[in-house]
Amino acid sequence: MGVKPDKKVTLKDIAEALGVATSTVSNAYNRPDQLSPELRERVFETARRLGYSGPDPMARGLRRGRVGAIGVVYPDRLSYAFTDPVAPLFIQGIALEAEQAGYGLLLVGTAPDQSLTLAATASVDGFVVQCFADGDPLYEAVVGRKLPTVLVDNFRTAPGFPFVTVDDVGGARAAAEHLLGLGHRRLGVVSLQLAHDSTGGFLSPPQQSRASYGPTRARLQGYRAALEAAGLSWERDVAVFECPDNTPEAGREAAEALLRLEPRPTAVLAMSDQLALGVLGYAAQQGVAVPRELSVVGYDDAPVAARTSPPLTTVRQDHVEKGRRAGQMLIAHLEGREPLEPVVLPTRLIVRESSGPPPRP
Amino acid sequence: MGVKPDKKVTLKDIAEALGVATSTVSNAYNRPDQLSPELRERVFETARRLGYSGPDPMARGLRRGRVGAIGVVYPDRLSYAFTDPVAPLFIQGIALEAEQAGYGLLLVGTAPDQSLTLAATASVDGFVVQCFADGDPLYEAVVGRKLPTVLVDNFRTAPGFPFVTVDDVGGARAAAEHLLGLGHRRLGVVSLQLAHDSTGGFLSPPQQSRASYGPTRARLQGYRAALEAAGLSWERDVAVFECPDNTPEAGREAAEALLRLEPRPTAVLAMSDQLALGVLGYAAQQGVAVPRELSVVGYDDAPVAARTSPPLTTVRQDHVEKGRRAGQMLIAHLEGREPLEPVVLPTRLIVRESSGPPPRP
DNA sequence: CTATACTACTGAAACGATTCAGATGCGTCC
DNA sequence: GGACGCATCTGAATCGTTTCAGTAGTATAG
Repeated sequence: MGVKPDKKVTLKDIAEALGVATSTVSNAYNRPDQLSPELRERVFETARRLGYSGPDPMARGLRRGRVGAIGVVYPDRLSYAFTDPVAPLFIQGIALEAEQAGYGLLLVGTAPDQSLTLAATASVDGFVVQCFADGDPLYEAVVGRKLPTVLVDNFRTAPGFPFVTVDDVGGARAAAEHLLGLGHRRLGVVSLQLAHDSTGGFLSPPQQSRASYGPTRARLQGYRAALEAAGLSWERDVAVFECPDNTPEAGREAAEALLRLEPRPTAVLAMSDQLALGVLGYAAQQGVAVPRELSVVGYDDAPVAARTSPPLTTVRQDHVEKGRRAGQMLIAHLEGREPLEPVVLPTRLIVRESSGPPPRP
Repeated sequence: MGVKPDKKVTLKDIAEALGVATSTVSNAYNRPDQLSPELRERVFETARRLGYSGPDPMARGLRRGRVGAIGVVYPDRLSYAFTDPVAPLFIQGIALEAEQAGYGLLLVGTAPDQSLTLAATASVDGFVVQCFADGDPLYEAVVGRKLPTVLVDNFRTAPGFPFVTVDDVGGARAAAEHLLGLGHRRLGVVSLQLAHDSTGGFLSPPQQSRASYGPTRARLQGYRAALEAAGLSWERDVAVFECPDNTPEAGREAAEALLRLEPRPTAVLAMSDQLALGVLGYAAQQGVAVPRELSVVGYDDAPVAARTSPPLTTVRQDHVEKGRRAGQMLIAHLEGREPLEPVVLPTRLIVRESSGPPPRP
């Protein structure tokens, strides 16, 4: 017997089939204590027979005011999130908490054109938002939803939002101090984007101060603090090259530009391991020995950092933990529990083999 | 002036504020051609003023019958998806198509306890489903939803579902032929799980035939075909060790078990690069030289495979493409376009340095 | 024997939108 | 001047649930 070209089976259908009220059927699914076990069993049985797979999620969501999903907003095209080795770690952290509490994860990024639509139309109970550049329209779209939201890595936090962030100033500072301690006096910085639409290239200090991405701003600040504490001049002794993407290719181009400088930096501070990877690649290709002729320090301690050649000195941050904390905060909020305190996670310098003393002059 | 402790602003509120019908306000958002531009502008203006951020996604979803999200079902705990280097690539592929078409991605996995709930209550327009073991309750939950669904890597395809799959038989066969061609006559197989609840260990041929995960079954079949074509005996010349997880740790344990065998296999076929990683790790730790004393072949060609030491010989499959195809199929279906043909993607052996001739006896 | 307390179930009002068949007014055309 | 077309806006039905205040009916207590 053919399962009919099913229009759509609803609560009502199975209520009618049993001659009970729809509310009773609803209760069978949501409040077992409101029915006799026998009736409940009969409800499920008819449901199975009619091919009803439980209450419609949207109708239920509408009525209840919650859908059981948390939105993860990635401030760029979503597919880019997976070319980055650390974004998945962050998402994994959120996933750990979400699955624990029975939430699904709705990933939303900026679509090629209709930038804001996605975040505005996502059926979710709350958002975890990665750092935005100031004035990103996505930010408005998300905040406009007035849903519980946790901000991550976003230093200019909107007041009232719980947030999770990382001691990027300290991490960057430690990285720079490490190099300075080894004797380096001329540095190159391979920077992440300062603003959403910037196209990359060398940056003058006034331009740098316009950094609107939180982590970028913080790391620049950390590098600079270390430098000035060591009595060097940020303007004179450091060249900053901004990369338009967080990819090894962009890092490679930055390396090319920095190594052409006269006098040449003896060490490079990269704001991510992805970028550092590109620097190492370019150095290898040009026959520049690392760390003998050039020291390289990354950021993130992505899994790949331990496997580069030479293994990369970098600043570790715990991306999974970052995701977990964000997830915990949001879920606590969603479940109406005591709000969690904002968190600043630590960073730690991991010294491997890509950094060493500068070459003798 | 305080933004009031906003109850919740609805279409109706802004309709009332303007003295027009709610349908008109709705049209302002959905059918610009149904209003005068001036009124439309006034609608948006009042919306802004009252803090209304557009139609409620759930209500809209209920009425329209679509929410603009596609569900990605992972047949295990969601957080595991991100410990695997290839799952994110697959998701990236789906994301590429989804963002293009304006869909969000709802990730659902099995929750620790309430296994099926998530898939049953996910607000999505359709599903992309990774391979299931036969009889996985998640499968019922998904299929029960009667939503457009694309099956991936699932060899026992439910009739009528479009699917994307990979030539795993061919890939596995090529891997085994490669080793046999080098002269190996005694092999170890490090297998992925056969069934959802299996705990691992050595497998007899009858047990192997019970493999219910599609890719596992296909790869075993491919290995075996190569072996028998070369005139060897699957029962006598091959030991199969099943890993309960797809992790390097599990691979390491498999390696330990296989290398204790007498006579010892001269080569190992691992069903994933993750597992192969563990084998390489164990070999290195035990001082077993690869490939001089032991050849290792992986599967997937994960990015890490090129960076192991020695670089891993493996079978490449294009995970991103797999995701893209699945996404395309589902979206075509959702948009009511011509259904796409099922796809079988190719695999290709990538020979690197972890495989070589067997040691002289 | 009446008051109280459960248990098991019902009815109808939300939830917040979309949709579609009109209604209204106005200019045009022959 | 009547028919027609067009642009603009309205009303009411509908999407599939959940929820909440009841209604019986039976059991327990006083």
